[in-house]
Amino acid sequence: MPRGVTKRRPVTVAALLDAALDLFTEQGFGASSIPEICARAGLTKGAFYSNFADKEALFLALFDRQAATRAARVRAMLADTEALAEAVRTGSAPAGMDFDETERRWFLISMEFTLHAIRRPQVAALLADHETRIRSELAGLLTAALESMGRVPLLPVQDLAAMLVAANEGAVVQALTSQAAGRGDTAGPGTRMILALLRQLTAPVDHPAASDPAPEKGEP
Amino acid sequence: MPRGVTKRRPVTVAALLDAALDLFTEQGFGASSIPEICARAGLTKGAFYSNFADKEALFLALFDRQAATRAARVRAMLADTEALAEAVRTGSAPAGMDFDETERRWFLISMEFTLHAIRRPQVAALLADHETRIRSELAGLLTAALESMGRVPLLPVQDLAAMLVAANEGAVVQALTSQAAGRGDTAGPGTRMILALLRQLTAPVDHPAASDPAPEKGEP
DNA sequence: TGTACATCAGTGAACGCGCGTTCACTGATGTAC
DNA sequence: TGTACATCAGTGAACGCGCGTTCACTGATGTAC
Repeated sequence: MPRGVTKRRPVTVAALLDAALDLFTEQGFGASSIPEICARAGLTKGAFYSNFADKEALFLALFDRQAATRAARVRAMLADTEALAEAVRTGSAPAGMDFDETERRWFLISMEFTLHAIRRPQVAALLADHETRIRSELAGLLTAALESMGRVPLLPVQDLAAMLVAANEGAVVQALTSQAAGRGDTAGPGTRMILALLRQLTAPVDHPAASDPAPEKGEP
Repeated sequence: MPRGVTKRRPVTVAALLDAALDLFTEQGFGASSIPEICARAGLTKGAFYSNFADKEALFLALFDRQAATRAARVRAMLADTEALAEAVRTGSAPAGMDFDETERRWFLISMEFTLHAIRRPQVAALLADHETRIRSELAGLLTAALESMGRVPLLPVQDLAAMLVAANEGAVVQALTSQAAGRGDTAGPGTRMILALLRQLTAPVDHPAASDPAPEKGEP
């Protein structure tokens, strides 16, 4: 039966996504043309149209891929509750939370994607779903992490999660801006502020004032 | 003396800025062409080039104008310390803090401008200056506001200001997204969360600075 | 104030370029036996 | 495994369009007296 499928496709698609990631972070979505993306990927324009309907479809695929990568990263960071607990105690950033090139790229892509989505209801729906999922997962992980740290949130975990995400975003944007302005020295709030927030918005579990079920400690 | 200056210019410039504001918020900076802006302003392309070197120069001028407008708005809101104090007490938004069309437009413009600036060091420097100024002014106003409310910040005012700005931005972005996705019903954290933050990150001025503050209840 | 003149600000046609998109073709990949 | 054939995935030339930019011109604005 004529059911020819190929292993060449995913390679091409990956090359296009990689090229797009480079160009979108360097110059932005709007400023990157399809011919440019193809050239960077070492392919012709036909290859592009053979895989995507247009630049927006590419962007969607790229966002999906990067969001998955990012989610894995965050998951890994929050899963290591010990490191996290220590970070809150000492005020230093846990591994995976530092502001590196990967983080930089992710923020550029996701900021631009958000902006793009706001103008296309259908894309916005996608993004909203993604964020809802992330937020609830984050809330879960956060609850677990706090429990194993012997702390309780002073406000709904969902709100706490939202606050931390917003704070992180704010810090990153500020870092990106002052970095671009050539003032990397202004280290800014950043991680420090997020940890402060986490400390202020939670409390040690000492007093059992709350009516919620008692949190339990970890066990071997 | 041949020093002909005209009162026609500012009118033309304003028309171009208005048109650009419309188009940039509707479709974004990258997707709006110069001819399009001119057409919307009811002018020819020559009028554009007679006033701006290119689209980026226009964007800069537009940002300046909008940032000034926005700053005045924020200033007015924070100056009314009574309304603010009541808002923190009752949990309802003070006038000027609601999420209206002006706010929406400002965020679209400033998000896009930030993204743009990150890629142009010179523009980034401008933006960084602007934000530094805003932040310090905000810190000052916040100090005054808290004082007249009988509260003290639990962390440096600058950090508190940064947190509030980040929280506000996060809330607006979320509102814009879910609004675009057609889920306005998901009212989201928004103002509520910001006020909660303000409550948690400050304390009544009763007791002298203890290092581990306990959450407080009602007030006189 | 009115008129003559100088300068300025916006007009509109013209241009070359690179974009997005299409499509007949061909080399690569997969299938049958 | 090897060969013959079918289908698929990427090639590269072609196209029309709208973009950014320039510039000689003209009507509007300002100045001198």
